[in-house]
Amino acid sequence: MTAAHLETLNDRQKSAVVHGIGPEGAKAEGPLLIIAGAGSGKTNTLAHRVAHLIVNGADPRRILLMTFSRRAANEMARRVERICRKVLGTNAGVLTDALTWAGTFHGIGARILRDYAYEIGLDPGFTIHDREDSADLMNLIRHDLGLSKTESRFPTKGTCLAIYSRAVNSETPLAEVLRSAYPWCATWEKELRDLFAAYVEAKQAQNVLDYDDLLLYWAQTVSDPDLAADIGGRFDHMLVDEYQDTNRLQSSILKAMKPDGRGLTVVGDDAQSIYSFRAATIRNILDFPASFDPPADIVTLDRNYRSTQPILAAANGVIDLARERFTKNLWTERQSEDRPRLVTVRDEAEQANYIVEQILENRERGQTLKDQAVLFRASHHSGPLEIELTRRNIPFVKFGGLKFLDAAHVKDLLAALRFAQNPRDKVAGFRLMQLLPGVGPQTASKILDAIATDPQPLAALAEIPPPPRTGEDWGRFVDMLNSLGKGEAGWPGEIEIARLWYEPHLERLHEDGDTRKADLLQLGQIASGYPSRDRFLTDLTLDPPDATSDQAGVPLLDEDYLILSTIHSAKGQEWTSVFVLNCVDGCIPSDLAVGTTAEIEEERRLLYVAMTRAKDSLHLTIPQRFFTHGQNAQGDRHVYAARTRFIPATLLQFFESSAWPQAQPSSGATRDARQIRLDVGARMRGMWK
DNA sequence: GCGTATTACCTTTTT
DNA sequence: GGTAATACGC
Repeated sequence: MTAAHLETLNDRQKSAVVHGIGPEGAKAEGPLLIIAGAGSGKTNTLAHRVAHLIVNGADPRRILLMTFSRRAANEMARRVERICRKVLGTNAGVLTDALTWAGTFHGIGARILRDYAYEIGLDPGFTIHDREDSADLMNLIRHDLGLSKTESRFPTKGTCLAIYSRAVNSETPLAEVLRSAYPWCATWEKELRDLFAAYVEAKQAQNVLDYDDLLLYWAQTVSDPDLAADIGGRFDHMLVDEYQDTNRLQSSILKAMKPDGRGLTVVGDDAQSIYSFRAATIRNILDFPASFDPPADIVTLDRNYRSTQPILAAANGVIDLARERFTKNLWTERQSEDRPRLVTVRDEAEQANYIVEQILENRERGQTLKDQAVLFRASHHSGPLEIELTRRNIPFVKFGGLKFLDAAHVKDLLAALRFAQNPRDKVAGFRLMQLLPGVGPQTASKILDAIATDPQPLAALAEIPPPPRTGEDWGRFVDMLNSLGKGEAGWPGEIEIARLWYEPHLERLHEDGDTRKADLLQLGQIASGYPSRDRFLTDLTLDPPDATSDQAGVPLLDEDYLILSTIHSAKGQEWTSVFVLNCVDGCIPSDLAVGTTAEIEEERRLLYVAMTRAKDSLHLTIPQRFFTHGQNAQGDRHVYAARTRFIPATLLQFFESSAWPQAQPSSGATRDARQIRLDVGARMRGMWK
């Protein structure tokens, strides 16, 4: 007999959902690994498992659900509620609202660390540095240690941070990290070690944590058996999504919290592992079963409900050529006559034209813009397409790449709030003070050092003599900070105070002050949705708004818009029609990622992830010519690109190959004639590749 | 010591 | 089309 809410599931999904949950209720049974291929109903299965736990009496407050992004966590919570409501009726909301421990590893980590701050000697008022802030702090120390003036060039701040981060997240000694991932920096091992030591000290002195610290401090906390038992004991069930993209530090945390694996469920697909640059390792998922005694049970979901058979055949073909395979091929019952298309175009501009035309045709046939997505390897690949979309008035939202928060003026305003929140935060203070005319790095640094030791740094700021040449601006600056520090304006009134202070500086420093002002108003809007400054700053750092749009303002929710996304950001999503840009060597695989076999294999999985996002229609485009960067607007330095190595001739049978634009008989323009000749050439070459 | 101009070099993916 | 180090005038 099957409960009503499980009827829509297939047998495998059902066994994953009910594992360890017997008629006597939701006990925490042994560990479970769910290998869930692309489109196999993974999210749905996990949501059903959570719902099934709740329906069978598990306490939702004692369920920990960790996903890869906040977006995924929210989506999961919504589904759980919908499923629970089928069984429990409208009362279900009370239970599912209690599912408060749902979020990313980093977000959950921040919460736990604030809860246990006093026990581990941490000030619970810590602020969190995003990647850019961390790099800035690394840079300050890099200068302090005199590493910016070395004979041969010392690694840049970003590289230093990347090395540090990898060492931490992979739990690997520095020498080993340098040898395997950053061989060109190996001569700097001693200097890097000193730099990292000073970096850690600086973070502690300033009461800031970076992304890595959220995991690292958490892991350290649960390495104490008593604290581990305490924290682990708060949860009866722990479920982790996208387990193939977790790193060693994350798996250490899980094992410390649940040493015997009871109540632990992880879900993932090794074929979709695409985050090794963040030190994710597929060993986590592969070694999961054997790391418990008795070992974890495994359920494999290999029926795909998303894509048509021809799309799946092509995607299977691509992943079949991978060096190592752990999961089986996916299968589907969704028949179709249409093979995915492999379209050769002249250059990126034609690629943009082609895609826009296809998208508009699809819309004529009844697909909304939101049913369609354009995916690419690197954020800047969509540049020409964005221009074309803007020109033709097609609204779009772009995921991945540069964030709203990365804009200089937005960071400036946030720095004011952050510095008021935590006046020991040197990165925020350093940035902020240099906005004042007459204050540069030297002055800013001296002032920060002078006030850092004072228990009331903001009060101390008012006492010190104003730097020369700051004039009226110094007083206004101090007043603004003290007003924020006292919190007298309340939230979100404080952001207004900061904005009014900042606007004159904005106008002085930036030509395009008006468009930037609009951004700051928008930031104010976002801010008003948060209960406090503290929550605003934390949540914004851990969960930045991940979409940017070239349209003015945020597109309204009921508006139709096209999705542009990096492949990484497209994880877990699906669309009726998918277009993948730049399927050429140098883009996929990125020419920056062809150093090692492992890197190339990950790029192959990236293409696989992109292809498996498509439900009914999939287009891969291949521009033949690339204009290289670093030249003036009229320059025509370019390279000829070849089809991606992940689709060799043996796989062409899975695709419908064509060139675009097709010959147009009535068109007499010489420019068109030139295009046609190029396209035929492409087809001829294509026959033999 | 600040602010601006000029040079050289690099250019991915994200919590 | 951006950052980071350096040069030079104020």
